Amino acid sequence: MENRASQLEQALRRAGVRVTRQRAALLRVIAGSEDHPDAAELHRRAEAAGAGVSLATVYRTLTTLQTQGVIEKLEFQGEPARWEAADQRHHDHMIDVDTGEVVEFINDRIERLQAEIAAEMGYEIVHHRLELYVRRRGG
Amino acid sequence: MENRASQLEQALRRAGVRVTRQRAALLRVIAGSEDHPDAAELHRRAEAAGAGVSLATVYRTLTTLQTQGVIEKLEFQGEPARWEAADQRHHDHMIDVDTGEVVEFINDRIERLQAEIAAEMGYEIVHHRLELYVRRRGG
DNA sequence: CAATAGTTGAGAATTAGTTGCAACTGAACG
DNA sequence: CGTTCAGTTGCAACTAATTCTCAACTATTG
Repeated sequence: MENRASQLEQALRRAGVRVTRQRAALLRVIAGSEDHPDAAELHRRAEAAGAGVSLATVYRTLTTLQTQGVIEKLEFQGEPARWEAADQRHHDHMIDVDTGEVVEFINDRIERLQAEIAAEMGYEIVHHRLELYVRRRGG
Repeated sequence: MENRASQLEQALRRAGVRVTRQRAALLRVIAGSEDHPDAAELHRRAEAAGAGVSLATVYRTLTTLQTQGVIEKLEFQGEPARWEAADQRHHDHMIDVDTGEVVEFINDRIERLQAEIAAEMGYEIVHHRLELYVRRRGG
């Protein structure tokens, strides 16, 4: 965690982005989060970790980190945006409608099909969003 | 259009939902719309048609009609929610990132794959969202 | 037509996120 | 190391989209 966060700090510095106390703190919080927290939750965690960071700065920093490609924004239906570290392979999301839990999955056949469909209609995909809102079977 | 709107009025009445002047007006506007307007745009169109309908009522009515299964809500990234008549087959959406244009498409293989993926992980799909953000090829 | 439960309009409230601005502070420079 | 200054921060005010409150209506049922 600590490690990953400092790697990212270096990357930011190289990109000419200042690594402030607040940004470093948020990088640590994000690198240490396995789930998909929203801005308010990240703010809470940063505060809990003793970082003095305002909510406005959390929002600004998230945008900055997204621009730098360090994190990705998830906008599920009707809830505040959530964020995840971007250091993984591309994947899609499955949201348990009963618990709110988010599960990630990858499927190359779906990826390929999407590209085919777009191509057939004369388009190329810039990005996509696939979300399965699901419920556990045989509860 | 007129026709479709009155069919829907009947359906609402049968479901125990009052058909007020405002709801009837919105049904007509929606039945007559081929695109994917948001609440503000529907309000504008209703006003243009001479219906006195407040924006609050537009929002309330949209929720009501969605509950009745008459319309569907589309939430694309970062823009206000849009709405479409639900009288069609299920389909997904392709959004041209340059023009904002929305194209609908259907693909059974993708639908089946989604169900398989969910099943493999012990879930069943309640609903899903697939959006391809695309750009015209060879501009 | 009266009764009444559901609906409406107007505006206040809420939610999620953004912005203006004065006070700060990384990082480069000397 | 201390200075410099463009980039960053906190706070409070703002915005956009949507929801809520409540008194005044109005479709439907009897």
